[in-house]
Order: sequence, then C-alpha cells, then structure tokens
Amino acid sequence: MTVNPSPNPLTRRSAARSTAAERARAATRDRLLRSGRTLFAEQGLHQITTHDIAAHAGVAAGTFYNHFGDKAALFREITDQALADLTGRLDAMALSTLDPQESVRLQATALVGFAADNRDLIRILFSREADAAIVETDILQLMANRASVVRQQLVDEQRMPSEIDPDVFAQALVGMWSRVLAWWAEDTSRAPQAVVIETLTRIQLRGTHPGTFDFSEKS
Amino acid sequence: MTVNPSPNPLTRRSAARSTAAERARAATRDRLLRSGRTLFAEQGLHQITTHDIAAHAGVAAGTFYNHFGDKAALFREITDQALADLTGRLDAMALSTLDPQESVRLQATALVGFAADNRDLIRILFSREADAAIVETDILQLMANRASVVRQQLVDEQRMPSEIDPDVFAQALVGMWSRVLAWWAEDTSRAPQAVVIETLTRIQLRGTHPGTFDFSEKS
Amino acid sequence: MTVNPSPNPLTRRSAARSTAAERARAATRDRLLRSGRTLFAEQGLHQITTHDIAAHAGVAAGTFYNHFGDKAALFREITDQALADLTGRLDAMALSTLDPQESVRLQATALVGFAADNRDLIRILFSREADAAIVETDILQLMANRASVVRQQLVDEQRMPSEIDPDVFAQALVGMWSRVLAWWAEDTSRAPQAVVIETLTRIQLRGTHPGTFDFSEKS
Amino acid sequence: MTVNPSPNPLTRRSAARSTAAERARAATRDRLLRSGRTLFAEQGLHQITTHDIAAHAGVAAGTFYNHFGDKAALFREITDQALADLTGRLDAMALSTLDPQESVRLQATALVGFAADNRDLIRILFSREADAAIVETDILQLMANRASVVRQQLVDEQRMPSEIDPDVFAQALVGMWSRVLAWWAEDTSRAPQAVVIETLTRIQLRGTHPGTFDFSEKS
DNA sequence: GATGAATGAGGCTTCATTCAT
DNA sequence: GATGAATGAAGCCTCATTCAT
Repeated sequence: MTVNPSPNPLTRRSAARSTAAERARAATRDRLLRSGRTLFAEQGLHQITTHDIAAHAGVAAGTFYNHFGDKAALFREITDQALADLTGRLDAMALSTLDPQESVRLQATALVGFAADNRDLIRILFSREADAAIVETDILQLMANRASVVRQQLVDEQRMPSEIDPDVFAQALVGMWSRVLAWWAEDTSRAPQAVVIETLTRIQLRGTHPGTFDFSEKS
Repeated sequence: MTVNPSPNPLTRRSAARSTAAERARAATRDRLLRSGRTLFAEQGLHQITTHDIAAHAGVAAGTFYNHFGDKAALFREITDQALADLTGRLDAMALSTLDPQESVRLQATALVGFAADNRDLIRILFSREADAAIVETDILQLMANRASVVRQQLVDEQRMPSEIDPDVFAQALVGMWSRVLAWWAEDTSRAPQAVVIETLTRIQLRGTHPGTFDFSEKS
Repeated sequence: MTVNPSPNPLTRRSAARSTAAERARAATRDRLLRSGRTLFAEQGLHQITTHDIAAHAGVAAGTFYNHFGDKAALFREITDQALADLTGRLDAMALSTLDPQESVRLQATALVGFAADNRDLIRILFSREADAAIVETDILQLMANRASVVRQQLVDEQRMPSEIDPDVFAQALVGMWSRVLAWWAEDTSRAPQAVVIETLTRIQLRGTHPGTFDFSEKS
Repeated sequence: MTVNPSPNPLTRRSAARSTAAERARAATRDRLLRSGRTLFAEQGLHQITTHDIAAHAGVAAGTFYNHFGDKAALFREITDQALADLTGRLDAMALSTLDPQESVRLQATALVGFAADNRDLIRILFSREADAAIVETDILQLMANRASVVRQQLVDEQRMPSEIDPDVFAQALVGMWSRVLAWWAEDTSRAPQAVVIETLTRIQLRGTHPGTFDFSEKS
C-alpha cells in the first residue's frame, strides 16, 4: 500500500495562489517584452516611448517600471535574448560538421532560418541603435569578435590564407550578414529563402565575382 | 551715347558689402556644417542637440535656423554631400577600367581612400541612424540599388553567374563595405590601409573561404 | 433553563482563533509603527515611501493600508504617541515640586532623559516636517501653548517678571529645547547627558550671558 | 580742451542692445527668485513644483531651467543669499560694541529687524526643510558653529562661565532664535517688535526664570 | 487579514523651435 | 543676418494607493 504524498491542502492552495500570481506577473512581463519587440522593430528605440509599450501591452504606464528598470533595460533584455538564440543556433551548426565548406552553408542556413522565424528580432538586432550609447553591448562587435578569433585559429593552422586579415574579414562577414538579413526580414518576399542562403554561401565560398578570377573551375 | 564701363561706385560698394555679407553668411553656414559633421560623427544624431552644434560653431542657437530648416535638414545635407562625394569617386573608378577584377580592386581602393580622408563622414553615413525615420533617404539602400542594377546587367550579359542574386549580392556588398569602413574609420590603426583594401578585394574576388574550394590554385 | 457556565468549545476555539488573529494583526501593526519610526528618524517623512516601511517591516505593500489610512496617519500616530509620552514625563516632573528653580531642572532632566531613551522619536518630533502641511498638528506649537499658559499664570501671580512676554518666551523655550535635543539625539556622544541638562538649566535660570548683567537694577 | 569720450554709436547701440537683453534676462531670473521665495515661504520646498514657480513668475515651465539647474539650485540660492544678508547684519552689529550686554541686545535687534524686513526669508531659512537632504547646507548648523566658536573663545578668556557648554549653548541659541523669528515672521501682530527684541535680550542676559534664582550659592 | 501587481496622476527635466531685438 | 531668452510639448520615472486573489 502506498502513501499518497499529496501536498497539504493549505500548502497546495497557497502554492497555487502564489503560482497564479506569478503567472499573472510573468504574463504581464511577457506582454511588455512582446510589445517592445514589435514596436522597436517597427520604429526603433528612440521613436518608442515607455508609454507606447505599456499601451500596446494593455497595461498602465507605471506597470512598465514594475518589470523593467527603464527603457534601455527592456531593450537590452530583448537583444540579449535574441543574441543568445542566434549564437546558439550558429554554435549548433558549427558542431555538426568539420568541413569548412559545409560549415559555411550551414551557418547561412541557420542565420536565414533565424531571420525567417524572428523577423522583429533581426530588425532590432541589426539596427545600429542596438549598439547606441544607451546600450553598452555592441552586438555586431560581439559576433565579429567570435568570427575573428575562429578565423585567426584557422590562419594559424594554415587552413585559411593569411592574406585575408581576420579582423577585416570578421567585420565584412557581420556587415554582410546583418545587412542582408535586415533587408530580407523587412520583407521576405524580396527573395526566396533558398536564394538568400545560396547567395550568402556562394559569396563566402567563391566571392562576389567568381568568374573573373579563374574561369577553369566554374561549378 | 556712352557706355559706362566703370561700375557705379555706390553699386559697387553695395555689391561689395553684399558680397562680404554673403561670404560671412556662407562662412557661418560652413561652420555649422563642420560642427555638425564632427559632433554627429562622435555622438550620433540623437545625442547631439542643435544647441550643441551652434555652440561648437560659435554661433547663437537661433542662427542654426537661419541656415537649416531643422536638425534633420543639416544631417541630410551632410549625408547628401558625403554620398555625392563617395559615389563620384566610385564612378570615376568605374570608368577607368573595363576589367571586372581590376574594377573590384579600384572600388575597394576608392572606398578605403574616401574613408581615410573623411573619417567623420564615414561614421555618419554608415551609422544606421543615417536611415532612421527622421531622414528619409537610406544611403545604403541607394548604394545597393546602384550595385544591384549594375549587377543585373552583368548577369543579363552573362558576365556574372546568375546563382548570385543581384539584390542579395547588392545588400551583402554594401553591408560588408559599410561595416568594414565604419569599423576602420573609427580607428585607422586597427589595420593598415593596404590590408583593408586587399582583404576587401580578395573577399570579392575569391570569397572568404577560398582555400576550401579548390586548393590547387592558391596565389 | 440552564446556565451554561462552561464556554461552548466551538465558541472558545473561535474566540481563541480570533485572539490569535488579533495578536498577529497587532504585531503587524506594531512592526509597521516601529519601522516607520526608524525610517522617518533616519530620513524624514518625504524620503521614505510606504513601500520602504512595509519592506522594512517585512510585510507586503498593501498591508500598510490595512493598518493606516495613509502615510500621514502613520506619521501622526508616531508623533502623537511620542508627544503623549513626552508631555506625560513633563507633567510628572511638574507635579513633583513647587520650587520653580527645581522645576526647571527637573524639566530639563525629563526632556534629556526622554531624548536618551527615544532618540528616533526626538528626531521625528523635532524635525520641522512634523508640522508640515501634510500633518495638521504642530507639535512644537502644542508645547509652546502649554508653556505660554503656565507662564501667563505665573506672571499674573507676579511670580515671574512681565518683561518677558509669555508667548515669546514659550517659542524661545520650545525652540531651544527642540534644537538642543534634536542635535544631541542625533549623536549623544556630542556632549555628556549631564552637561546637556546642566546647560539647559543654567540658561533658563541665569541666561546665556550671566556675568554680564548688572544685578542692581532688577525691575 | 577735453576730448569727449563719447562711445561709438555702433558700439553704444550694440551695448545698449546687449544690456537690454541682459536686463530682460536678469528680470526674469529675479521674478523666478521672488516667486520661489514667496511660494517656498508659503508652502515649503516639497509642496512647490518648478511649474508652480514658473507660473507664478509668469513664464513658461522650461524658462525655469534657463536660469536654475533645478529646484534645489533655486532654493539654495535663496537661502544662501538670505544667510549672507543675515550674517552680514549680525557681523555689523558685532563690530559696533565691545560690551557683551550691549552686543546681545544689538544682535537681537538685528535679527528681529531682519525678520521684519524679510518675513518670507525667515520662514524659508528656519524651516527644517532648509537642511533637508536635497540641500547640503544646514543653515542653523552654520550659525551654531559660528556661535560655538565665539563662545569657546570667551570661555577660554574667562569672560564666560565654563559651566555653559559652548556647543549646547550654540544649539540652544539658534533654536531659540529660529523658532521665535519663524513664529513672529508668520504673523508679526503676534507681538510688538520691541517686545520680541526685549524678551530675547532678557532671556539671554538673565534667563527665563530670573527672579527664582538665589545668587549666593552657585558653584 | 495579507499579498503584491497594477494603477495613473504628477513631478522633473530636455530640447527643437520661435521671435523680438 | 545674428542673437539668445523664451516657449511648451513630450518623455522619463516615482510612488501613494487600490483591489482581486
């Protein structure tokens, strides 16, 4: 015969109560986050007021400050989450192959997939406001640093030519990515997803002007 | 009948006066433009007030509005000039060769040269604020449009592979350029000018991962 | 008909429950009072929020309003209690002697003793905020009124010289008291308790400039 | 023969222009100062908003900030000026006699005269808000420090009895002064000016309880 | 009765812009 | 044309208070 370790009714009730309150609070916080994401994507950090966000979330102006210290804190939370998501995807890709060529294609696939799934986030992440004075972290710089370090390793291992400076390469890469993704996320009908992936991949693997260099090896 | 070849002294004087006044006015306007360029480059459109610009230019706050309709107008004038300069340089380069490879290198040279000569302008042009809602013109978009059209022509003429979508290519190109130049203009000691040019050129001609594609032809 | 001398168990239980609840309630109320006293003493009425008090008392923000109508009500309750305590001590002293000289000394002793025992209350009572618009009662005014009435009686009975106006005297007295006590209560190491008592007493009995007076001409 | 150093008309005109503008600016500043003084005296620092002051002065809300950094700055300027005036009067008195008795009377005269002339300032200076956290300087403390130092000297020179502690004395003195003056300035019909002076003087010279003291026996 | 999230009025401050001189 | 004080709309944030659970 088993004892049913059923929780004490009082405990359970109070736990339930507490959980309900917490859920309500979390829901409000989430509405604010979503509203911020939507509005920042549409209009940018400076055009949007805390009142706008609160109104869009259906709460009073003061409620905003029950959940976020100030406007920048909300913005930072959005971008931090987004960046974590994005780098998570890139890392997952990176681990799935050792072939550099394949790796390039998988990264492009991950990026474009992320943009398709998170159009608002892309527009926020890759707006230059994301690294304005108000927000300390420069997202593109973080990504560039990652890319630069990886690249330097490859150069050191003589798996990449040293003529391409790792720092310049890294800036070029994130510039290309951010611009293409922001452009495409704004209106995904501008190009089929596969075309975006393919073009990004080809530019990395063979450059923008492939045929001009050595015509013997056209794929 | 006599021709009066000598200007009336009064007329001349007043013309001279007027010219002096015009010169003074133009000088004031120019100081405002320079101040705006310097301050916007340092701190961005939103951080700088019209008072800041007037103070930096050594004029009164109201004087600003004798020369520019509003803050955005000054900003636009700066960016329009800069864009005209930049595209002028690019066009000049474009005309000097028919070889696509050489053309790529010359473009990179022109761009990096412009950035070296106009560090402030680069930081303004390629900050994302340059295409914020307040300023209608999207500079990068203009450049992308040019690049896209040119590319489309080359594809149509079968001088470029169609696998690289002209629109995506154009976005990638301006993204790469703008990011690299903004990064470098912020601190030109980050890389030698020649390295920036060379890296940009190589990425275009052969991609970021050249060795991975066909190892037989490493230069 | 039966008298039921033994309490109904249910009634008793519920009475006990009720008493326990009352005790809990009173304890909460008391914690709020103490927290208010501590915090108001440290920072003043305006610097302290109801949230501060509730947090310091370890209760929720809303609980505050289960016990006090508003912030001013709590403040008033603190000051009313303090004033009652203080005047109680002064009255007790007053009854213990008929000798005016002794009375002065005993009053000083009582006041300084109260300050030593209730440093927080002194700082609240004798901060000017205690009679700010938000709180109707002016504590010093109440004390001054008492002093004025007593003085007037002594003058009428010709036991005090009429040259000292009872109202001015009363203001001077409470001004002197409140300032000295507030100063001392802030840091009791500023002077030994006995010195404070003695100095207050001497000033009342002989003035601040005793030796300077020519005693031949008392009116 | 005398050269008439009449100013150049242009210079004069522009000087006049400049002076007119300066005068206008000074007048606005002065209106704000007066409004602040009046309103702070009536309602205290916390009850009065910058908008209140601007409205009372007949200017727009933003104009306040053309002249004062914030509300506290205006408040401080008012109190600093007032304190300088007041201490100036006291110092002038102090120099006019060497007789301590006369000095006491002259100080009382100066203080009460100042209160009569500056009722608003008295109410501001001697409200406890004048030393609230927002304003660093504690006016009464400054006055007390002065009094304490002077007293200590007199004690050292054996011209005052050491039984009266200089620090306690100083607090008592400024407490008495501030309370009496604030009370009287609120409504000067409460007592004739001469009576206030006389009572303050007598309390200092002979105490509040003169007749009660037996002069034969004090240690 | 306790809880604590939500409320929203209200205060402070900034700054693009105007206008009388 | 230059000046610079004045303007006032608008944004940020606080906090006393309410109320559903």
